[in-house]
Amino acid sequence: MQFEVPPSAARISLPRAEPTVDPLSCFKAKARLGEFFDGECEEIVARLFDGAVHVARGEHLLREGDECSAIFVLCSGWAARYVHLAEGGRQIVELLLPGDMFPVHAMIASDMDDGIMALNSCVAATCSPAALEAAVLGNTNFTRTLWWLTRREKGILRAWIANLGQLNAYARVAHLICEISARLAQAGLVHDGHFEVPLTQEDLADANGVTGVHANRTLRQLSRDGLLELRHKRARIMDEDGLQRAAGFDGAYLNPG
Amino acid sequence: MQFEVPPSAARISLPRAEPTVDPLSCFKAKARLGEFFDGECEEIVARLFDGAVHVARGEHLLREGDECSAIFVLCSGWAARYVHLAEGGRQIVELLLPGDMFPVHAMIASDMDDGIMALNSCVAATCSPAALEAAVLGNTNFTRTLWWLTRREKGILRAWIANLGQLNAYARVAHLICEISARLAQAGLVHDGHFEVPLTQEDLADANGVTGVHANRTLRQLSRDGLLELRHKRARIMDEDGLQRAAGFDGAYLNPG
DNA sequence: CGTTCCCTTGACACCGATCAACTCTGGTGG
DNA sequence: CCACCAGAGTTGATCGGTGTCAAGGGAACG
Repeated sequence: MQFEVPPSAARISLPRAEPTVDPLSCFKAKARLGEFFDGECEEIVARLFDGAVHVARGEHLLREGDECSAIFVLCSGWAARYVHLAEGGRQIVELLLPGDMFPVHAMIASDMDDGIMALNSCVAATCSPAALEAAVLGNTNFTRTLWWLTRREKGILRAWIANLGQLNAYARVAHLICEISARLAQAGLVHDGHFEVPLTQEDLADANGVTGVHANRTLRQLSRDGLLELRHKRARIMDEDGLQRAAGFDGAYLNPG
Repeated sequence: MQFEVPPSAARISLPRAEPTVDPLSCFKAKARLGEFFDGECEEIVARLFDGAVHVARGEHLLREGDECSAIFVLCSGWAARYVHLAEGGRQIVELLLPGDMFPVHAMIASDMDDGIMALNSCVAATCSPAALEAAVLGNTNFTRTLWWLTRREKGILRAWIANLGQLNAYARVAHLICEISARLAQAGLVHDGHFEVPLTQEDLADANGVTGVHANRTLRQLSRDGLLELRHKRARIMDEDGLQRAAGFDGAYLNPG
């Protein structure tokens, strides 16, 4: 598998203490949390994802309505699945972090109902939908792994619904940061309590259903309260307990049993 | 398959013009919208779901934390997957209508991360997780059908996120009614533009992330605007075009290609 | 060194929460 | 059949959280 990682992307998103060699290592780290991802599955994934793409911030990996001809695994960088509303609002409905595979359902149906856009410079491994389906149908534990990952994703979607419906802006932002931190940790991307957050405040706002202005005020308040520092695209959680309490965060949904 | 449908549930939720004989007919109607649900799949489902339960309004089908020992298909009645927040709020994260199968992921992992409660008198067919998994692994088109249904569910979850994040209460309520109407139509439960909505205004509020009081005001406004009548647990859409416009509704996500 | 995003802050308006009645409906028991 | 009662629906008054508009400052990049 020939695989160019542009130096800029590697610098931004890969852990710096011990640079990752295997571009799929984040995916494997997450998949291993389920109990079905064995050595055979690792080989399958490594064999399947033999392509690679590089996408700059603001560019689409997939556009709404696209015939979707590839399935991706993010190796570095972040992306967002979003929908545009008639009145001009944008809602981020899913945050895609290193190690995430999408859109898995292209296996059986290729239309994209919403777009996926790079939030910073991304590198993604690719495979064809048909190849993935064949692999799934051919290996029971790989099937179970994908079901497990799907279940996890649905848990994340439901948690977002609960947040948007019940929490105020302060708690919503806090909750999203808690989730990001936990997910990055599962992918092995948190070091010394610091991690990269390549989101603009506008991105953060669009994920939480608030305006950019209010996202800013909320972040300042979180900082004044000694819970969280988020500057220059790097985050540091000052008081993990306090932040989780403010958010009502319980990470169980990120590692379902 | 011996199968008692209590008369009360049948009266409330089954179409009255032509009472449904097959308790799984709603499920089959939905599953056939995907392109993989063939005659063999129908037989598999009929064979698998050989149990039945009856649950009264307010009772749980599954409790948060339950070891989940059965998978359900709602034959009549509605249920809701919800989460309780620390401060006492309740958010409905998924509305389960006749024909819906849940929790599919009990196939591979049996812990429930949130509860499922009957919204009115429900009848559900049941099968064991192990039996469902065996059937999935044994039939390719059945596998694809479940993936298709899962994709549809994720589309519904994402649409809820977009609504909660970007729309005001008026549009949110309108959107949920549009979605309910479309889903019931797919299950064959809309007759002459009328359909049963066994939700209290409080239920509707908890699904839309507003208070009961405000859900009431919104419904009155929708009625004054000539878009929707919702009284005595029955809904009638007066102006479908107007309602969809107010909601920014596009039903494509309910029948993904 | 200039341009372009992005971040930051203030003033004001409005949507929806909250609190507090009151009414209507359906079900239960006398 | 009627009386009662609990739950659900309805409405008004007030308050707070967020949106909106506007302006200026700072950081990144060519």
